[in-house]
Amino acid sequence: MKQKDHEAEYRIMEAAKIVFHKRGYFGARMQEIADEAGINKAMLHYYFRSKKNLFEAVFQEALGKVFGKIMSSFSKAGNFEDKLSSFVDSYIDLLISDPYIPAFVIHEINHNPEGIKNFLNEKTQVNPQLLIELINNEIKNNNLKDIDPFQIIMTIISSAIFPFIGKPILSHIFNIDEELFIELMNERKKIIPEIIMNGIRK
Amino acid sequence: MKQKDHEAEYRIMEAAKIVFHKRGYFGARMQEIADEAGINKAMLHYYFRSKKNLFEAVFQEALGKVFGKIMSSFSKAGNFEDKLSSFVDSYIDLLISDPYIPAFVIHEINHNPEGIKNFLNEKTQVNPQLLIELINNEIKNNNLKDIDPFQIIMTIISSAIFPFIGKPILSHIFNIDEELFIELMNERKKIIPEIIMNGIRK
DNA sequence: GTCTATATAGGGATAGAC
DNA sequence: GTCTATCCCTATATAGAC
Repeated sequence: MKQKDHEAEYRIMEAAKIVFHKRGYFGARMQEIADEAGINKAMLHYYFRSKKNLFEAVFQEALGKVFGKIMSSFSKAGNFEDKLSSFVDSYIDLLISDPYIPAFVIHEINHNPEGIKNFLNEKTQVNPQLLIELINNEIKNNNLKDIDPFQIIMTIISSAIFPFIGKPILSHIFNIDEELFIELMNERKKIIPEIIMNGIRK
Repeated sequence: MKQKDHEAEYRIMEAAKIVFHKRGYFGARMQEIADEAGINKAMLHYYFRSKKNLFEAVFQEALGKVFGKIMSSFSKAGNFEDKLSSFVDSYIDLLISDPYIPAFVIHEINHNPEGIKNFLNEKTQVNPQLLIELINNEIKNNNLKDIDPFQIIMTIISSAIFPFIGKPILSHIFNIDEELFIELMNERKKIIPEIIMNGIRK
């Protein structure tokens, strides 16, 4: 009936994102995705051949988002502190708008570690070597303490991403509602670079 | 045949831990747990009535581990830096011996956020108020900068836990094998307190 | 392209012999 | 307590009408 072209496909993808993010691959039900999209279950198989196919479309989009922005901030102009601030700022913005992505990606990768290798090598250019060299240079120039760059990078990434992964637990323990959580994450944009730069500056 | 008492039950629990941690609740198969335990599938239902029951036994043990040690370090004697070091040290040790636990607990809580409330209130005494007051005191005494205690706590916890959650991705990107990973995590015991204390000390 | 009806398999759970 | 055989529901996937 509807000739609206990619409309159905788009709605299926949106619905699939919601359900897969919420339930994971094995917990997700094709019926729930169909309901969420407001269409029939058979349509899912018409547009995407199988559950696995549909999942992979959702998964790769999520992978692209988590890995896409990591390097770009650090290749911008400015000193190390500026780059760090720029990264944390844009990454937390990304996570505020798509808070489910890190937990989703990490869970699925943990359960299929081989699956990631193909994708990461092909599509996403995640080359930590440039970042490591950047930090090593700062150390050589006496701007930063002599700390293993891996440990510095790890601390930055952890501080930005983990609160979103642990959100349900943290919200409960600290009694934080949705609005306050976003406010706190926005504050973290300033606080993470502040703590870490003071922690590693020479 | 075997009258070895709790032997079978113990083996089932060990097998269930492995499989649930690896696959999550919905991904786990009773058959795989039985194989892993080296017994028959029917025995699982004899000892634990259902998959859900078995899962909950595994889940609650994991919850106890992640939340058990959080508060004890911070209520030890010594100044804030000592307490922080003691916490990071014992927590990373815990995660080195049970590296799968954080990802497991977080995933299951994300998929059943209501489930946690009963457990956390009853069994695990996680009261962040004491920790917040401890930090506020240090701020008042001019030992620490005036930073929201939540943000400090968040940075500590994130830095310690996240590397274990993101391990499969990180190992791949940074080309880290099992042995090196443990070495790096052991180094983190010194580096996290160092970076954070320098970052927040007045 | 969209729907209803149905085939098929997989996996949790139980019955019942030993 | 332990095993084999089997029940039965659920969920993916397809057939086929419109």
